[in-house]
Amino acid sequence: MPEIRVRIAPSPTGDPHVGTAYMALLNYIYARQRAGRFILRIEDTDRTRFVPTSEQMIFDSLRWLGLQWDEGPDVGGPFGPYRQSERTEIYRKHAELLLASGHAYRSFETAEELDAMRKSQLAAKMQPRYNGAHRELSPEQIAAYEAEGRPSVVRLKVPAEGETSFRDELRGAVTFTHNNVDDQVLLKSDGFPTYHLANVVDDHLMQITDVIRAEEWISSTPKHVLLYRAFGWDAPRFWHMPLLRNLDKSKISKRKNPVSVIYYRESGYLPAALLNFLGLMGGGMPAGGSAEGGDTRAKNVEAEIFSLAQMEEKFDFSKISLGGPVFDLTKLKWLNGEYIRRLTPAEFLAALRETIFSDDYLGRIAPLVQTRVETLAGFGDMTDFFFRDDVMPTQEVFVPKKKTIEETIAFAAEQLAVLEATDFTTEALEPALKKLGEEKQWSVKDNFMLLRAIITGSTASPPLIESLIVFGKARTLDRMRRFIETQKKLAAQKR
RNA sequence: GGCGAUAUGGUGUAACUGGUUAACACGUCGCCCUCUCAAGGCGAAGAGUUCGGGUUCGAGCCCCGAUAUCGCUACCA
Repeated sequence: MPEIRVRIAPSPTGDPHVGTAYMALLNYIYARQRAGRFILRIEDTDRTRFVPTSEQMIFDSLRWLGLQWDEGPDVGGPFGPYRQSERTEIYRKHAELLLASGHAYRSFETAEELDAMRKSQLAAKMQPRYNGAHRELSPEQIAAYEAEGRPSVVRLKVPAEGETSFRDELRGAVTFTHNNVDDQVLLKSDGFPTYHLANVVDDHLMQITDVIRAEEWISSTPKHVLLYRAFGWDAPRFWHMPLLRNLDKSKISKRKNPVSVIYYRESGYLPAALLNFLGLMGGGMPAGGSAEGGDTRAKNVEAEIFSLAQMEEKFDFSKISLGGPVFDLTKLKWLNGEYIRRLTPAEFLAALRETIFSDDYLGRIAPLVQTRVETLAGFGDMTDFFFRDDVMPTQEVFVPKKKTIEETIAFAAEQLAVLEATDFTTEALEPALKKLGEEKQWSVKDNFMLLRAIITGSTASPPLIESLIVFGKARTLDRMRRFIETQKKLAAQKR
């Protein structure tokens, strides 16, 4: 039996996602249960969505949760580099291999041409697929295109006939007919691989035995299986885990739920509680039924509460339930409360001092109010919003005099978009917000006051931009989103 | 639209894998405790297992069909 090796492969495109934490937990447990290795690989092949600070945040978040990897970009390992942007030469060579063996081909269409093709197919009610125009280009035609200096991509040559099946360890055989599998781009015109190529090549080279990933990958798995075959490699086992959902059952999204692990850390969730909650998602742990040997509530509650070590001991992958579990913040909060109550007073104090009352946090807040308070206790009056789970201003507070409620909510959404796209620094934030105000004809005063009301719940606060920076991007964005969603709902109810 | 996956109270899960009135937790409601609010204790409502057929003495568990939901359908992952 070869050593079990699993991996998570997050993309550094933003804040670390709870879905990534969920997959990390599952992979971690799987590895620990089998004396295997848990690998972290950074999939940074999409240059357009790359966020430089993201990678470090992924490291920090996973470590905060206690899910340490055995191999990865920052800890090394025998199969590095573990950052895909540092492996482009490997992918290029493998693409050449496929080209040479006839399993792939060069395709010279531009993005615009492909886009036009897709649109006309859609208009004709056809399936939007690559039409295979360059599947059988002659060497002369290829040379001609190259002479033109036309960029190309490498595509997978999916057999026209037949079907591809694979075994999903949780669901059994899954089959796709080839006419439903597109000639996937493997190597982009910028020389970077797509997920599909990089993923298969790396999983093979890194000797991954079990691919435990989210369900959204099921429909691209046939492409991966075809790639393994084209290379003459054995495919790993595939485990597709259910997708975390919003309360309305749609795939979990930031609009409807806080999804940044940073948010949970900065809002004062305990890592053990978040982990425990994630472990509850999708079954796997023997919770749910009544506890053995007793039926008091206290006893039954115990079954819902378990540590990472207990998960390693008891988590059963064959028991995973396949329905997409709703990430229910209400239950997470209850669970977190359970964990807080179990702390000794000294531990509770320590937890406070390490998080929302850390010297670092207080030290950044204090200068914002020093000139504004007359007593030390005034600090509390001035800064309460930094320490609160949520605030919600009333309409009288947040709607400017000459604006309607609808206009105000719409503008808040614009502010949110700007905040999302902007670095949280004074130099970046202030001009970005002012620019938005000018474009939308909102005075600086109304503009900033609205934001102030949303974040602080009040019309009086320490300086706004500086406060936002200290409060943090993750919590700021979430507070904005919660505000917008809540106000939209209220407005809809009134109608 | 096409393809795939999934389906147990509002939510997360249980149900010895065909065998008594479908269980536990969260949430909700009520009562107790209490200066308040939590916590805690006690209790209640809430699903007949998406729907329709079948197989069987017996089905949430098996079969067939339908429906709904979710995912994929990018030179994103």
